[in-house]
Amino acid sequence: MSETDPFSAPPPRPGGLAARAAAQPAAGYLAGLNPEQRQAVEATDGPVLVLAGAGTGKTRVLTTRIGHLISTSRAYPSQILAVTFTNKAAREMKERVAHLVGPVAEGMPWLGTFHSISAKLLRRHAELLDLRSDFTILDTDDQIRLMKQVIQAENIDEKRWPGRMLAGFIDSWKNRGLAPKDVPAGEAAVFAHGKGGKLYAAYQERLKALNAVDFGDLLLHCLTLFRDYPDVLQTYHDRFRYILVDEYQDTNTAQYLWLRLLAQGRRNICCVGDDDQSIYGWRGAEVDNILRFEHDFPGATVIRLERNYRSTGHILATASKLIARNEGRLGKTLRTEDALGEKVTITGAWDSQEEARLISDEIEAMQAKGQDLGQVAVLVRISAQMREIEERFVQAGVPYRVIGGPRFYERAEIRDALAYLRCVVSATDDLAFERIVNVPKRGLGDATVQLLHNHARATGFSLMQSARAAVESDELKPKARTALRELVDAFGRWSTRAEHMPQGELAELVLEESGYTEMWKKDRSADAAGRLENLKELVRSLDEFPDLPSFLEHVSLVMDVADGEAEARASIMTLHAAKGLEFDTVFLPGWEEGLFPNQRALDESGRAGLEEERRLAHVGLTRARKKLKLYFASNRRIHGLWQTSLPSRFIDELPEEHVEVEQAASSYSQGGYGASRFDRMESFGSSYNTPGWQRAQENRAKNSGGGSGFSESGRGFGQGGFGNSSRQRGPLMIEGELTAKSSGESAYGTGARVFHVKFGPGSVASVDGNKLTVDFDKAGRKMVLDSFVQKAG
DNA sequence: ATGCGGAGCTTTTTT
DNA sequence: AGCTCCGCAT
Repeated sequence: MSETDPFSAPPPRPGGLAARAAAQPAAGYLAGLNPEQRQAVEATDGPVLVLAGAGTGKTRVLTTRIGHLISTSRAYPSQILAVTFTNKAAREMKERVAHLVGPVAEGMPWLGTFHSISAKLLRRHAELLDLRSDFTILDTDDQIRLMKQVIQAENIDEKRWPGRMLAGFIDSWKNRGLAPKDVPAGEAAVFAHGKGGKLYAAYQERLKALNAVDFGDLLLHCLTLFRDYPDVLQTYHDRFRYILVDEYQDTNTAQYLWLRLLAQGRRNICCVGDDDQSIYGWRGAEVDNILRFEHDFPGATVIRLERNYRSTGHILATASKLIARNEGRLGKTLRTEDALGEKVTITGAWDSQEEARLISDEIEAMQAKGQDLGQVAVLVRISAQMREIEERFVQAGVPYRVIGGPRFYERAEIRDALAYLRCVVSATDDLAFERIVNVPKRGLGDATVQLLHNHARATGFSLMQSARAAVESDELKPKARTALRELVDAFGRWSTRAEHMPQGELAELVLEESGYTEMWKKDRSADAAGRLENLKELVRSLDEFPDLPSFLEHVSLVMDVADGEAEARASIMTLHAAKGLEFDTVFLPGWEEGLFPNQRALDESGRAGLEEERRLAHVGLTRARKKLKLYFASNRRIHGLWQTSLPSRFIDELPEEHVEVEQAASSYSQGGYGASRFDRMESFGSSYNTPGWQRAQENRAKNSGGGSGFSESGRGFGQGGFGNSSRQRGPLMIEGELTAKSSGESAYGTGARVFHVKFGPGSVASVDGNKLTVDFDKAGRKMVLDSFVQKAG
């Protein structure tokens, strides 16, 4: 940045008159923009919709706009609300703004995802929503477990009405901004013979009792907050002078309402999006939000960014032609000043294995020419396509990486480890406690957990507190009692040490002493080593945070671990995961009817589904800068069965003058374009005696046996601090409040006759808080918890 | 309490 | 075909 850089000026004064003195003659940061981009940056006031086609410099506009607002003193960084969908997008935007305006950008506390900003708002105003500000944020797993409990409590057949199905319904209601009371009766009735609404309400009750929210709640509770407390909303109207929204086409109804409430104040809202890249309809995104923008914000300025800076001519023309088939769109015409470049190629393969081989051959050739494989991507419609491609890459020695896949923080071992840490931090985190109470196995099964639950319900204690109480009584069998006591004592110990110990070290201690790492070391399965490696990685990343609670907040929202080095490896990912990325060379396998467009999308959403699939195709095509290669296979194994397939209709929709049909090297079919260009494919279809089929069979036989060479061996786990065996068993000290005095004195006096489910009738010999010593008629003297006895009567 | 085997599913994915 | 979940048997 030069010394004339406007951003290096001292923090601007909002509303300063000088600032309003418009258009400093082309401030440096405006210079590189084309006229539309510049307009999008400078149209600061009032509602603005920027329709930014693929590769038209959307992010640049957004970041420059933020810079512009700051440098012209229209707003302090802290007065700008900038919302994205993913943490990655937020991170990138933060970096780019920082690059533009310098350290001032660190004061952009309101740049983040819908969810993280919502969480921040909720923590501030938790008490208004009947939450404590240290509420936990549940992930999908927790959610479903909770749903199951709710379903069980209602005595509904879990088989017919599974938890994940209810989770789906509730999620979609939340996506639409509907609280239990708002769900239309007809819709609430579709689940479990009319119980849907009731279950939703019950689930929300459970969440409240746990001081927890799920992802949908983050948004939903904000809506409640804004609507029920206008004064609170007003403070945010005052604060947020400007609102910016990225990927507006992906907003769902709840997010739309959230934005609308916040934008009501000053109406300075700028949404950037591309209706042609809306590919998340299936999870509640409403393309309508973008199509309706002008209606919702009368007088809105609409700016189209149509100059593409990414792809060469043939590629862009191909993508444009395809997307033009869609009816529900605002319409943009992308143009480029780039050369035509190479034509887009379409290659038919006999089967998916040949397809994979063609791709790997091509990449090997590129590798041989010294091209950067980091600039190569294979984009598939469904994850299941990845396997064959990976197998082939392994075989051919093509270095690759899979993007997406199971996320680090979603892996079982990581979630277990986190559950331990959550229990250390909070003795009231029941979900976490339940998750690890018997992991590793310590003989604390359903019976024990059930008992703790009963006690917890009766007393209002958490499970951990109940456990503390239970080990002081004779409720449990000696074995279970000892095991539980060890666990409870251990947590007491860890919580104490947590105060003085770096969290990484603490985590190691906890994982070691709990026997958790031991469990995986004993595990003989192939992925055990990887899991230990992951745990090690977790401990490492822990140290990057100031303390344990802030780490836990981070993981519940930012389920995302920075995707390290951009090595020279080809990327394999789904089309969805590819949105927002670009590569010099893009391979698009699997362009077949049924797979892409996906049959299920068609069945479920009809024409809208087809259009979304087409947008997905468009996203795929526009990821490529220079080289774009499409493939389809005539035979593909789906759910283990070989099925013949026809080329995708999308292939027929591509402009002939920009594409080129390649013959697979091994192809035995002749003939080029016919009336339908892929008539030639018929020569494959019917016969199972073709060489290709036989080859396919052979390959299949060959491949089915051998182990894949994936797992790199020698991932030792010994050297680290985790190592060795002997669990030190320090003095078992237990913190105070073992017997919670909060519950007051027991309702039973000495001499009272009581009945216990397990021990039968007896007389109370003495009372100590909520613990009773009872002389049972049959079982003799036992210490029991008062919540487990009834007045004998 | 645990471990095995059968049954049922299986697009896309963020937070 | 392959994975996960559930129920049953040990």
